Amino acid sequence: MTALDGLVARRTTTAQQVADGLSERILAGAFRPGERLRESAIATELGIARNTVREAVRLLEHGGLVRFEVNRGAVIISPTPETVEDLYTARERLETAALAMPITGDQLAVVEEAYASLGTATASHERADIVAADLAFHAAIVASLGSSRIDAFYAGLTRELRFYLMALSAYEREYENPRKVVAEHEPLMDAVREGDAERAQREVRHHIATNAERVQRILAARG
Amino acid sequence: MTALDGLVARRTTTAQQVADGLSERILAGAFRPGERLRESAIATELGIARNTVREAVRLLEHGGLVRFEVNRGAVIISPTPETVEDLYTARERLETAALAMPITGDQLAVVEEAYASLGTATASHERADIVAADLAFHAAIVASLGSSRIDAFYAGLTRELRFYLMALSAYEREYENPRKVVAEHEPLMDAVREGDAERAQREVRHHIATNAERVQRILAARG
DNA sequence: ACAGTAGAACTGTTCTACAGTTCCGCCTCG
DNA sequence: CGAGGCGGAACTGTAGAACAGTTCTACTGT
Repeated sequence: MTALDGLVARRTTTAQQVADGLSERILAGAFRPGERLRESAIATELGIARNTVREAVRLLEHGGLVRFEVNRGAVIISPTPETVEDLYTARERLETAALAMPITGDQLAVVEEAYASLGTATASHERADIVAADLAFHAAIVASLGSSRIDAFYAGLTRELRFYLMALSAYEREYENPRKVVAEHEPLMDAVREGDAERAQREVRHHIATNAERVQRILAARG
Repeated sequence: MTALDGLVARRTTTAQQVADGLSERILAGAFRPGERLRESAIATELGIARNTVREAVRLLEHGGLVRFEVNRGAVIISPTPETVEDLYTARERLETAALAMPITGDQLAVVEEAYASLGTATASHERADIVAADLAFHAAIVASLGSSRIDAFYAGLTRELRFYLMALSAYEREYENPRKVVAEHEPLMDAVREGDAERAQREVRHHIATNAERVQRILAARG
């Protein structure tokens, strides 16, 4: 509230900014899975050196949206059955662990809020928002483990999965009926609310298994 | 075999090799926590371009042993009370999750093997080996979750913790009595063997809490 | 003991260059 | 018409030099 209000020293590098920008664009669907990120093209387009782009892309790799192949550079990740299975298995383990004990008040409030957001997101009929809210709800559950490291890890899984879901959603009829998305989460939310750990675990397992299968099906039917 | 025995196409970049080498050296204690990695020094010493070193260091960052500070470059990670607590909390959650159900035969065999290795490592009286075997035992437990993603994540935690433990072990009397290391793991191993999930969880919680406290104490008494 | 300062040491970034790979379209040979 | 095979274009991986802006260090004066 002083005269320095809103003043921030730009404590970030060009490479980092470029990485952030690219990350955003990738998640927004500007690149297709498997597509290559060409350094020189990006460099000239943004008016920066190729070196810097290369560093940015290396940072991107850290974010998980891109992987490096020797002599091919950065390639947008692309879902395979194995990857998807891995992703869902990890989620299942983490969420089950988070629901092993009844959730405490504070944490329950967080989960409730995420659940509410899922409701408003589905009402908007915006696929991107729905997917994000869906995953955020699950992240809220994982957050009840109380480990920032695990949260960060889960966030990484989430980013990756979100990208796949958005990329695959062209072939997807599911989110055309958004009300179903809320309905799918309802039994789980109920169990969590009631503090019935065992039921919550059953529900989350079932929910995740169902979704994993659906994604696998979509993937198999041409990704 | 054939005339091509042992021939391997060099499917890796210079930067990657440098990163691997540095990683190894860091874990071996060639750098102290908080120390800076100077690009030009490394470049001239290895006879490669600074660009390449910079990329290597960016890869290192991914491995978690180094973090970047603007205008200071790569800095070796250094334990703080918060970091250590985070690390142990994450471990506690994952290992507890892994022990929620009795471990199946195959997985038990893996854990048993790791436990045996811990025994031989302690016999060697090599601090580095003991620490590695200790952490590998716990990784074996986590592996029973059956998620390669979680394993990779846990491996990252492990690397970081291993570095801290080695760096702090100068002030540490614990590993001077290696027999105690095995003894500390025995109740847990017993519970796992007997398939008593609840007891195993109690044991692992206690074990981890004890170790967390010890490390915190050492850290507080000048790290 | 302490703040201030000049110069050395580094990082972040750009540009240019080039060898080695991969990509892509065309051509030839079945 | 399909499967290789070939050659040039397009890129990546790496090097090296340069420079502005930051951080570090050691000295200076108070």
